[in-house]
Amino acid sequence: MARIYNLNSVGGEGGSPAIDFDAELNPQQLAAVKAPPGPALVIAGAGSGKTRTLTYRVAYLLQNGIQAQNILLLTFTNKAAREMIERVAALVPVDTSTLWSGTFHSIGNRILRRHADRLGMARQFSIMDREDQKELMNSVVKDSGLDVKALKFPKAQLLSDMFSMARNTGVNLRDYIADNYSYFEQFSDEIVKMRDAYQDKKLTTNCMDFDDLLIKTLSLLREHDDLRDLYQHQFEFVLVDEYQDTNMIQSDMIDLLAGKHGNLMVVGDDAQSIYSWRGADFRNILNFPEQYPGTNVYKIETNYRSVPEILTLANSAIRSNTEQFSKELAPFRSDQETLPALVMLSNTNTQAAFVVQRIQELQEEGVEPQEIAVLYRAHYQAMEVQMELTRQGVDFNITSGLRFFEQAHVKDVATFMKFVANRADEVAFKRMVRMLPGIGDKSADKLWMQWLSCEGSQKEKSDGFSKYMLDFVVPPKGKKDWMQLAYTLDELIDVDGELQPPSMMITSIVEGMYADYMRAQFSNYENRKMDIEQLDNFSSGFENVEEFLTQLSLLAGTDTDIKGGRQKKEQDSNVVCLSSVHQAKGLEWKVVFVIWMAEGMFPNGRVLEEDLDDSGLEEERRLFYVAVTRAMDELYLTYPLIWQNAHSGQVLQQPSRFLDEIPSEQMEEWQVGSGWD
DNA sequence: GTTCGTTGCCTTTTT
DNA sequence: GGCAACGAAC
Repeated sequence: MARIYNLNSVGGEGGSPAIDFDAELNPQQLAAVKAPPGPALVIAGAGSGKTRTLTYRVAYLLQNGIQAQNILLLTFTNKAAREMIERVAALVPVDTSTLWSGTFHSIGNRILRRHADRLGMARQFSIMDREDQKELMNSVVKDSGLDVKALKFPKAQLLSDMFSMARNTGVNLRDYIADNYSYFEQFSDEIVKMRDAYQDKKLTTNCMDFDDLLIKTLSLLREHDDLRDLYQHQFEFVLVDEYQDTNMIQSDMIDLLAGKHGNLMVVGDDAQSIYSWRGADFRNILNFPEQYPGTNVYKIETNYRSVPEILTLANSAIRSNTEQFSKELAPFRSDQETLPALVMLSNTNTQAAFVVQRIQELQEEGVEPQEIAVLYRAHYQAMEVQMELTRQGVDFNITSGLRFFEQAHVKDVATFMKFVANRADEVAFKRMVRMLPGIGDKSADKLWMQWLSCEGSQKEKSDGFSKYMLDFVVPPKGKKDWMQLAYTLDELIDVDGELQPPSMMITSIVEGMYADYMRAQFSNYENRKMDIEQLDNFSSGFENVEEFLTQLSLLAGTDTDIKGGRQKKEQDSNVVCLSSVHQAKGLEWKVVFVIWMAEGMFPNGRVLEEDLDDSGLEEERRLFYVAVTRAMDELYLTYPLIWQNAHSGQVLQQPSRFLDEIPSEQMEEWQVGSGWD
């Protein structure tokens, strides 16, 4: 170990005020915060101050003379990283901006952009989201000439999911197909060919998908000794949040980055592992002590969040799971008079009516709106509650399935910028030209071919677009708009061929083309226009387009991330929250409603169908555990008896098996009278 | 030959 | 509300 690390001298030097760790942390947290160098595993139950522990750990390191740039803090969302750093900055008077923190993907991106030359890639690679990936995959399948319809060949989305899962778990693609998609095994050869073609196409179009950001970082560091030394030397302390949700690639990345100093602290809760469907393996956390001999294990089993009644229920909820560190959370708070409520409603509308009426009553009792959340397994289950809230005039904030950036109009505007920044971006080009009238799939293909065969498409070119594009053969109906497009693109670069700053680009795009398109295309033109203005605001913080586009793709992307003007943020934070359980991870509210507690909904029916070893069921159970442990004071579990389904009519619902697993004396059954109908 | 609106079917979770 | 398949219109 290169650095002298003094465990006992805390702060005080150079006039910086000391943090009184002993007063601000409980003994369990304190032990973890003051952990000696070397590997450390912090098993922290729900509501036990995981974030607090990590935050103080970073502050502690900084106070002990560790330089900010020598600390790497890995999280699963940008929001988590940001909030932690803000709190650290409030604790220690040290410049925290040089600290390396963020999601695995953003750290990977940062390293890759620095050394893109080593990969033989242009630095301006585009980052593809799920939709872009699917588009690219579609064009790969089409190029292959395979008669996919006749063969019943897997669809583009499924192909990308298969490739991603195989990569993230380190499994050979053929084996993966055999094990999980035996009915596609006959296509193994074609699927492998498709995978290779997809990889090639990403190279020629200068694009990376999310997985590439991790995998290419890993191979970059594995293949280049000097770079590996550089980062391994730099990161004296590596801290990882939500370690139970890491997959193989991510844990490899951690192992490599912490490889020299070995000062690796991982924090997590095996009972809250809910991402196995994207390759996360909670055995990473179970096996950590074996993988790192000499690991100090810290268990934080006191729950500071919830009242004992809720905690008792949570402990019951998770008890049926077999694979976990045994741990029983002990409450810190004292008993209340009330039990969590179990509420059966006659149908989905009465369920919504109940939730909303109860929310209104709570507000009358003095509960602030932002202290209330409605959680559900899948986004579509929020629909009735959403409508009822609107009817009753209750403001709410919803973490929708679509993030801000994924909304069509926001992506449309960004597409112009993507193409100008990366002239090889086929997906961006085609999306862009398809906005023009009379141009569909076929014409977009032809135009792309023309673009490829003209000089303007060469990567290093930086001259205007119209000088090439005006000569293209274009369907008559789109002729006028095509010219307009060419001139608009010209405006996105200056006389020297340099890219304009993002904000100027957005103005040119909207004024040149997109405002007209939006007006013709969307009924809610005004709303969308405002979104674009928000995008413009957000972009003004960036000087170069590449940085701006990267942030857009990598942002966790809840509305507040981008619509982050101060006013908007305050407004948003003062309303009821609707969220999927996944997106609620790490958050807490005084009052939580978990709706749709019906068999087939939660646990999800599709998971159960293909669940041979109960691992799927166990993950659903952990998800339920995450849901109930979000609540501090009051918890409502509701389910509708009848689901009015648009297609199959009225479907009778069974209460979720998770409800059966909770002893009845731990809940109070509410009888909701006919007044609700 | 291509675009584009209509109809019918089904709805997991996300960096 | 999204996606694929179908068929009318250009």
